Amino acid sequence: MSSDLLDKGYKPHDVEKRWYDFWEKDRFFAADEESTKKSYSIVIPPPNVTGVLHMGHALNITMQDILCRYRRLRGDNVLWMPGTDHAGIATQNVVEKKLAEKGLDRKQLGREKFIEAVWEWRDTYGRAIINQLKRLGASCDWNRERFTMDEGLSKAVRKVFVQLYNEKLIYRGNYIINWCPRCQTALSDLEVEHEERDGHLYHIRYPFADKTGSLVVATTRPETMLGDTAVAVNPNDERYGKIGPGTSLTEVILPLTGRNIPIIKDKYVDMSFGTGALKVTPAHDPNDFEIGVRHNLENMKVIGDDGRMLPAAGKFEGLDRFKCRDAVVKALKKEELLVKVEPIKHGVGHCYRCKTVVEPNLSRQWFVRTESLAEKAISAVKNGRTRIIPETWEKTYFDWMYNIRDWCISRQIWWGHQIPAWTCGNCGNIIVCIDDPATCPSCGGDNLVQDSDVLDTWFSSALWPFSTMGWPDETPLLKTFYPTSALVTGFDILFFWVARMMMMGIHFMDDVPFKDVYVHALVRDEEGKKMSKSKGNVIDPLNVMDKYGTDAFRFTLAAFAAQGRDIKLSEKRVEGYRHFVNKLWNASRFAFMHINKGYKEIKYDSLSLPDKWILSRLNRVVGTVAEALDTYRFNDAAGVLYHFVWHEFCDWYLEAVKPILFGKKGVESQEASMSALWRVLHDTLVLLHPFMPFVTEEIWHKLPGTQGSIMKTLFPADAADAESIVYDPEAESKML
RNA sequence: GGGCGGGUAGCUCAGUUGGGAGAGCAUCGGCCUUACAAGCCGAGGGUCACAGGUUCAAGCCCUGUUCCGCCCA
Repeated sequence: MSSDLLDKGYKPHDVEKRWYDFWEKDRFFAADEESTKKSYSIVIPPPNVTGVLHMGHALNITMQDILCRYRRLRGDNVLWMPGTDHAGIATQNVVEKKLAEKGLDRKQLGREKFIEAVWEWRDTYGRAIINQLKRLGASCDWNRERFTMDEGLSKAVRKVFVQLYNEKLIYRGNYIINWCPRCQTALSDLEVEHEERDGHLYHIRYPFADKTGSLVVATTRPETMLGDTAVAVNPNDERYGKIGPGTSLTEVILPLTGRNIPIIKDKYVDMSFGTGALKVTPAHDPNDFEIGVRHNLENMKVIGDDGRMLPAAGKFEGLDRFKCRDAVVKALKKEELLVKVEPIKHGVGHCYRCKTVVEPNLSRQWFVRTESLAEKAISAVKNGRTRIIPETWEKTYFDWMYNIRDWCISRQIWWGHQIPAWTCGNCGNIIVCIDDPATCPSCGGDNLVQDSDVLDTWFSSALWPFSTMGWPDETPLLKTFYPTSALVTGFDILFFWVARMMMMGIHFMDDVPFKDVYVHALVRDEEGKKMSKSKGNVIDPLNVMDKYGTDAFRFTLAAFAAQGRDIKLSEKRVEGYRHFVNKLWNASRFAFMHINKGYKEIKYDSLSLPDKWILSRLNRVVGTVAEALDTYRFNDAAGVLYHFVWHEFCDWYLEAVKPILFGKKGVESQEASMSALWRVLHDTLVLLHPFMPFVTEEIWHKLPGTQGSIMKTLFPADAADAESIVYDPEAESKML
């Protein structure tokens, strides 16, 4: 009898590396697109190529890996499709920064060279995140790895764009969009983060054109007044009954400009806010833009794309928008037209990539008409073709879908899918087609210029579930694995990504992209805030894995992944679960002292009470774990296993059968207990494998009587001798 | 302003058909018992935010109050 099969303590690092290489080399993660077995598929939420692994990824990947490994043990043909997202603005910013270090900017390089530089960067640094996913144990089918800028995915993007354009679901037009003056691009509504800020509400006097009086408007952005083209009051506002259209006074004088602008009446104006008079700047405010459309107002842009004032701003031309704000205020004061300034807290929009204050700006952009797409995406969830779990997220999904606005998809950057639209230099015809056209179909001219904009990154990720599987070709992969079984994602991209995949999937595949959406929590810091580098509250998953081992880390994440609640993680919690990994290891060492002969069939009648009890408990644990994983209750599954292994198997069972195993109750019961011990340890390893893939594989290989990888075995409930794990309520009650 | 989630042991948090108040870490006491001191045995510690209500019974259901966080406008 010896325990030299296992070292005295579990040392994760070499074990993890060794088994991961083994799995990958022997292609244990590979999906079979021709298999007739039940298929199970997940597409990875593609991490951003600029990213480094953070807690969000760790949780997300761990859950998907648990599901995939679990489904393989249940005999399914599993595809876990991996890949990365080109992250247009983020990546472009990173590469631009690199260039800036060398004193270069992208315009000096030119578009072509710049894109080359980005590809180069991607090939050098963009793979870091993939290797980090592997460290987590992610069992993705790496041979199928995709990138949103790949040739195949780019083809899908073009096909989708062209079809939507032909269906009039994509259009181009002049609208107010969110503009980031630093990134120099349009942003979608979702890409703007609103933050509460201390600001000022400036009350400004606008004299009547006939100089018989004045009215007062209030604004937080006084610089925009230079672009005012009207003043609006509510038609029901008695204070303003004697002015406006149809009266003798229809105009006010716009201060600092000397322009006369009309007084209009619109129900949008909130009579209770400020003085009830609203300055209208159609070119720089979305609501004002709508008013402008209704009243046929002129759109006067005064703020340029670089955040500096345009010539239309008169003497303020060239000033930065915030400097201009000060200058305008000063000038108004001087003319005694500034009535008062009061402090106010208000939401200010920031670019989600660089945190610059965005400027609503009138601009010619491409849009997706979302209404009809959203309708279908709503009904798919209403009728249960796609389930959102936990259910509370359905409401959020519906709310957003019902209030959806058209999606601005053009970005004025270079890194991304260039829009497949060309303008004919001769006749002005717009050509939208999949393959680059040589000549204009209208006039035959060959002076064609492609739109310089690229598409929103989320446009390509919206196609991810089918573009990664080879669409628009009708591939065996699509046939076998679409729609996918589950999508596992954080709620922070429910709108950005999930909602848009739903719209695109249903429209182009005529079927939902996934049957289940499991929305998990965010990993936050102690104050419940997102972890972020700038806040300095980040726990680095790589550090945690170095320190405690991947299995302990994964188990911790699973154990705390309760539905509907964010995880506030601290290292100490991981430490506790490292002890658990070690406990399993040591229990195995002990077991190996007694079961070095390998598997023996269980003779139930010869078993002792503790044997019957632990087998009965195992029987119930198998069922509980399966049910928990089938319903995405990772923490329940982990909790049950933890309690079973530590407090039932180790503390009670092993202690109880020690005398028997040491032969004090005769050979027959000794051998019977050995067979039970083997069975329980064996099945426990399998149950734990989805959570702790490395240590279970390591012990598995040392367990006498096993063959091959633990990945290739079956879940206890599906095993050929599953009936030997007998549920025995009598034994359970006697043990109490 | 609208919506959502949360306030449970010193700390971080579980607790899904309403009937036992729990885990990890921390604390205290006893153990080097031949798998494990990263361990074992045992202990302390909570009017489950507050106030009402439904019920034989409420951490769990209902109403209100309050504090915190998140999302949207």
